[in-house]
Amino acid sequence: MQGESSQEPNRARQRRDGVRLADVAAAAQVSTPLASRVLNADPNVRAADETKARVLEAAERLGYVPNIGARTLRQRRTGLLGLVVHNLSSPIYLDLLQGARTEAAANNYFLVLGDVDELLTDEEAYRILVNGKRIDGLIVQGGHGEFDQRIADIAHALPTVIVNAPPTLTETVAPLVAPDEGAATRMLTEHLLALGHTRIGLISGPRDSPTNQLRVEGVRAALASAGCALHDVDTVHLTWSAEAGHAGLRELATRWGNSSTRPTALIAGNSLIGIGMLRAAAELGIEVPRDLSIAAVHDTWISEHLVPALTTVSLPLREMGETAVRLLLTDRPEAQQIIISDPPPLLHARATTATN
Amino acid sequence: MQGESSQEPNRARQRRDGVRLADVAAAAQVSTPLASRVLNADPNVRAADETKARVLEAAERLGYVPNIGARTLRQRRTGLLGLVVHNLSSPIYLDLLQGARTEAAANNYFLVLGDVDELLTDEEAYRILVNGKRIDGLIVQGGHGEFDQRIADIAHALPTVIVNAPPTLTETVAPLVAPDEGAATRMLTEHLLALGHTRIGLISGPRDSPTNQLRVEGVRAALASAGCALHDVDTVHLTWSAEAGHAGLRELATRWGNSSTRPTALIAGNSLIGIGMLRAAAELGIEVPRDLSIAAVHDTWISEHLVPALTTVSLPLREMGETAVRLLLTDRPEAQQIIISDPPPLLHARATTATN
DNA sequence: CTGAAAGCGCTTACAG
DNA sequence: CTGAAAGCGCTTACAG
Repeated sequence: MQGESSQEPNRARQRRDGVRLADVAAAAQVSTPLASRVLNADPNVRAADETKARVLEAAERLGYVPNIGARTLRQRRTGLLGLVVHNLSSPIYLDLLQGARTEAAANNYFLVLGDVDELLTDEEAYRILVNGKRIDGLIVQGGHGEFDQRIADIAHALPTVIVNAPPTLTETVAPLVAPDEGAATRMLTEHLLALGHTRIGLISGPRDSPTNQLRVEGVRAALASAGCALHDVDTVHLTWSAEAGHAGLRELATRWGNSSTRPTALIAGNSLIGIGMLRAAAELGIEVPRDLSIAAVHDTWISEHLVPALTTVSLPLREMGETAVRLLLTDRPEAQQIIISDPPPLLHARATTATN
Repeated sequence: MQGESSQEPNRARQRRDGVRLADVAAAAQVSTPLASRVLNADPNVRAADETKARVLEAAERLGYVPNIGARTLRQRRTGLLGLVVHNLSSPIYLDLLQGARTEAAANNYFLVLGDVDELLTDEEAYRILVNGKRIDGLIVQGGHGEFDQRIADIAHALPTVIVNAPPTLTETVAPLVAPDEGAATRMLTEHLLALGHTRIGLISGPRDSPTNQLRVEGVRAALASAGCALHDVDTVHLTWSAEAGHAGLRELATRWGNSSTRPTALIAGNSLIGIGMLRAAAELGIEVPRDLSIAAVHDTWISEHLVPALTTVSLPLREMGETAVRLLLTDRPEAQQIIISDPPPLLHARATTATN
């Protein structure tokens, strides 16, 4: 017993920690290159099926997993895609992230997480990620007017897809994957019109933001079809936050004063704004939906749990994430604008909207 | 002019796409190994400061970024950490993720995102991530009793840190980073006691879940200190969801019937449960906080926007993420239980709690 | 302490 | 079509 354990004879042999391709090849009695080709399903391989099977079996039996470092060094691809968004806490980007992650995983890619602000302002972060070739492609949240040039630089160095941004620099710089913003607000507006509302207002993000412009357009189009219009006095443009929704409704209430000629329904530029509006309504003694109907863009997990539950329209965010990854994995994607309209926006009629 | 462009003489020279360490060394007139050592701040280097400066300057000037594939192959480390959580939409994991991401970035590491269910049930995903050495370490959400063995396997193959799980398998398998659950509920309970409530109930997650047990213990301890107790009839244990909070309060209301001897305050095992309770209260005509105070574990972005705004206690999730990364980056972390108690839980007293 | 050499494990021109 | 050889770019024993 004593002599047996004193020498640890296996140690030297086990120095390298994993199973190498060469080990698989040896076990299957083929050359290393052939093993490589078989495992990578090279269509040019003409080896007998029996030989191929032996390679696959050996790989399976030995638990072979390619060394990613070696492969990366040789092929100059990392098997990683970067996803940089501005604000992960936003449910919007979470769904997008989930879609991207799933699609990436299905292709044996992994997703690396970045922060937009960091990438766009921190020189070091930029260099590591972009020049360092640590990722094979990048999905970046657009809509940062000020950083358009920076995104263009990135797209020049790395296959890049912009998601969920309005089509500004996109057409020339990188593909854009966006939802049909106009369809979403059109759908909300039509829902309100169908409930008998004829004067409909809007609280939304920055007036000049292209996303806002698309959403406003959708409202206008639907109203016009019904012979109605969107009045400036019924709209407030602040930011995309709950605080802005809160402030926005208070502003409208001030404008209304005691007048009885006011909108009976409001569209919220996004769900956060809608949430803030609900709170302001409670403070102001405006009962929703009796006194005012509210409907918001983007459905989130919280919508159905609010009191009253918020009527929303959901956009195909998951599919946007999937599409972005698919674009990145098919050669160098060309600059183009891809509006995901399948599935179309989906209305979730809940308790904040009622007949007028 | 014509002859000039016809040959593209620079092409061959530019075949390799990036600046290599050898290029930097040549520019600085030192050997490649020395350049490597200078750039990696090897303390054994005795070269003149002027020489070092020349190397650094050359690297800077040429925009040198190390080839990650080569480095990975050589050093057997990827510069990547995996983070697998069960449910990213949970605000809990988002904060944890942010903390981990920041700390990783500060150490030039990137975070790769995984899905717990996928990792624990999909053999392929497991092999790629764990055996494939695609990451240097893994942060995994614990608390999946059924998968304890699987997590133990992972921890055996890869430096692993378990986060936000109760201390079950942890002590022997991998370090655990957890919040002080008991302190959180103790704080909520003391807040309610201070408001004059003496009969306090609880709606929480699965009774046998260790997390739940810790939270219940905190409630009991605080109540005991005040000469009160937690009655079984005042507690409901379902799941950690908003739906459960909703069902839980309805269940309690049924138990209460018309009796006037019932709790004046309830603690929600987490924020989601609290949100569901608020909805049930609205349906049942229970006015919060007049008829019933509600206080929940975990603060999220939505808490302050609810109507009424939800009183919560926040746990140091960001710090947990940071700590998990730090553990992973300091050698092979030893199995131990790390309770993050600095900063301590923080009470956010809002509108769902009032004096009794 | 520093440099020349080796080698990490893979894939892929290249020659047969 | 397949195998022997080269080489991706780095770091690190090893020898000096």
